[in-house]
Amino acid sequence: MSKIEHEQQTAQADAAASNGSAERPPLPELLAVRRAKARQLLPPGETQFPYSYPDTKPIQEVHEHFAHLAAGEETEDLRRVAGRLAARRGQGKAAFMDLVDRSGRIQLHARLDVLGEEAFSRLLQIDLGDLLGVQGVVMRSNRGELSLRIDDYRVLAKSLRPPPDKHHGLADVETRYRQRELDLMSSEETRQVFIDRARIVSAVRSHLDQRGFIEVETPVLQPLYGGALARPFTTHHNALDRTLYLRIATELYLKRCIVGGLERVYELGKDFRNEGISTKHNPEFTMVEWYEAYADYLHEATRTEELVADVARAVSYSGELDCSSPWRRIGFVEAVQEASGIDIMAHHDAPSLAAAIAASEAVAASGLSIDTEGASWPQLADDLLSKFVEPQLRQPTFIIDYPLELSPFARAHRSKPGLAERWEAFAGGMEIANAFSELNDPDIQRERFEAQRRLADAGDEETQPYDQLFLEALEHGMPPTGGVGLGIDRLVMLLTGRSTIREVVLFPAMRT
RNA sequence: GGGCCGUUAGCUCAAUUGGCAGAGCAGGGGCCUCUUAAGCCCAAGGUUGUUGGUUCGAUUCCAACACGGCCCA
Repeated sequence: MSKIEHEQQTAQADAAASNGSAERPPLPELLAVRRAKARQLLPPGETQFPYSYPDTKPIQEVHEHFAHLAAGEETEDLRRVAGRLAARRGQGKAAFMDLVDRSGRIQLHARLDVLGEEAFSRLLQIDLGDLLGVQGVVMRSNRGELSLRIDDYRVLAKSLRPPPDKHHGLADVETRYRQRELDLMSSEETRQVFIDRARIVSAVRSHLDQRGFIEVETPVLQPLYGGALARPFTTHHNALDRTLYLRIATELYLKRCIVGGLERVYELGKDFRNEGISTKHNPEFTMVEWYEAYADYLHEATRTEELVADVARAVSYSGELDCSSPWRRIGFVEAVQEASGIDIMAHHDAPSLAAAIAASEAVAASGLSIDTEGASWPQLADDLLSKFVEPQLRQPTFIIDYPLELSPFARAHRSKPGLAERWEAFAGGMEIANAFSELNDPDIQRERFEAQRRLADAGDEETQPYDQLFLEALEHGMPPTGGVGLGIDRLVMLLTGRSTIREVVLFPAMRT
């Protein structure tokens, strides 16, 4: 066997295993019955998989247009709708059914005297879960339910497998994530989350578009990763015979666009980080980063406040977060001191800070532990913030002016020694955005890369690789620039009230 | 990585101090022309996550593993 054939077979075996296709339990009777019924019930000359069903209206539109109809009132208006059969209530010579499309649910009323013997009995035997197109007159039942009295219908696609429980839907969270199609078809709430997600993404784009930003697309496959402190996924380009990395951020390429004179750019897309999975982390996630020439980090704080408020309006957000400007702003050093009693700038090296942590009554009283063993000063400072401050930040808050050592791409603070012009935004107890006055002095940037290299040599696995092409770009002159990275998944979590990222990612990463 | 919890019919859930595993819905056969978790009658549906162990007997007790959830790292 050639090497390529072997690789292909291995890949196929992996794919089969990861789909679980080899071990799916069959549903022999249920499938066979549905298959047989489908064939039996097909009128002569019809296919159970027609190519189209034109001239339908969204169900919600029918509801809106006939909202005024009184109970028992009938019209002569014909409407066509299409969707999935969700419920059926037989009556012998009449029946009610519920049809669901992306916009809502509507009741269908089938009557023997309208449809005739054959069409009526065929309709009654259509399986729950089948896709159905119907045409009928609009009426409201005596009990007040808007309905279509069917005078014509067509099976649009056969469902061979039974749908989830018509009332309870899918309760097993594992199945909801692994077979999201079943979750979507049975839960209007789930559908709404992903509709809201789309509106959020769309609102972010339009907010930036309206302010003179252009959307750009930079490489996902990168010869060198950078722009964040994270471990990358590694892959291989066969023709070039070289290692490539899936991007962990878009930062460095976007700044090269700024050097090139595009002045206001953004990119909204997937980043990949080869790290743990948690309620706040998926290995691939969506981020928007924007960069703006001639602006600094405080200008970007205001822009971020406005953008988030605008996006919240776009989904009619009515939760507990107050997104209106200005958000609370507190210094990194002050926030840590307030929460832990430790002045990190007064203990500006690892042994001294470790000693201060060990001596802190607030730390001891909190029951939280900080692992000081072998930790660098920046790691300790970051740990203090993420353990003592971050979980308390429910309302939108900017933590501003980070220690310089934590921020290899941010400019030194114009007036506060040892700090960088950087903020992170928090809400709902988690980080949602990160911004700098971007470092544009190539010589200082070179020193920062060299410092990162020293950390890597000392065993730190999350460091910035030395990026010569980026340095050369800076040497051509980058204007003063403000840049922001905003996590879309987390923003969606906040605005849809979900507590785990898996609820806002259609197909989250799962084992096997 | 650690701790705790979970995994039973297609779906939603019961039950077992260790002794033939039960409902509702869905599916099958009937009845029913304003129902909406429709209703009524009948029949069917199970390797109780996997592999071992203890036991006369394990779905139940024990161990390991797999997958998932929550909390911690």
